[in-house]
Amino acid sequence: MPAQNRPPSSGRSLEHPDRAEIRLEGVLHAFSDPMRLQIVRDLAAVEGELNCSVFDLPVSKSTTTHHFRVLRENGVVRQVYRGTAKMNALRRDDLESLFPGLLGTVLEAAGRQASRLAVPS
Amino acid sequence: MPAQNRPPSSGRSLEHPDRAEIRLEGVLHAFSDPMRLQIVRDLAAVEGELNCSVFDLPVSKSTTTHHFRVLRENGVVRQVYRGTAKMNALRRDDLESLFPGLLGTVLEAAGRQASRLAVPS
DNA sequence: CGGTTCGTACGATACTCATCGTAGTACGAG
DNA sequence: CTCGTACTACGATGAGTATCGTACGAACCG
Repeated sequence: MPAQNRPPSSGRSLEHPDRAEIRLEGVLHAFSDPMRLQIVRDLAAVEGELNCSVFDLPVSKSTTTHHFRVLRENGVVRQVYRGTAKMNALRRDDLESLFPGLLGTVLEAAGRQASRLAVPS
Repeated sequence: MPAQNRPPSSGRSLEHPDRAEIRLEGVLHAFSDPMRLQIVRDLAAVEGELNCSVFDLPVSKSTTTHHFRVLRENGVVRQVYRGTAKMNALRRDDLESLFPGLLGTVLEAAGRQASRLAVPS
């Protein structure tokens, strides 16, 4: 039985805020941690969803779980179990509809700052 | 001696980060508190600078001072003493140069959310 | 079944932060 | 010089959070 024909989530379910429950302050707070901003940038760099474990963060597994939960509870990412893996995807549509352009400008700002700091010059 | 002929700041000086020292995470963190977001919105609504005391925040004066300091230390506002008053102005140029469009999208997002929450419909 | 991998839950710790009240300083007006 | 206004500094407090290690659970592979 091919994996892609099974139900996407095999049991465990995660709490996600509705679109209407997402708060700007919460989203900004989620973005304001370097670790989480990095996660969001990585997630934005690909189109689909990413396994939790592809992120190479300089913190322990527990801490990584914590940061993903903050992102989820503030409506930034959607998480779903797929076998033993937990897939993560940005909630692009919800964010764009609530706060047009915000994700884009933040990502661009993060990119600019990364370039700026990378070149001591 | 007319007040407007004296130097703008009469002695006390405040610490401000250079443009190059402003960090995106810090700016986002400064924005992520409802009280501070309100201050930024009020400040953006006028062109010039605003006295601290025109803000009618539902917190004590000590707390207000604290929030203004966070905004200043993260490079969001420029503060200067003018007599007994402390004037506040957004650092529009610095923010725009570092993170183009960010201030605008955040302000628009805040406006949208305010309208959305005001109408329970 | 047993083992492996991936992620969670829980408890602990140390740090940050939003808030307050009180006391103090700087400035301008009288 | 004295008073009032505007804001700060300091200390306290309660809540949140970033971090960890260890122990557990759920799914897959033999």
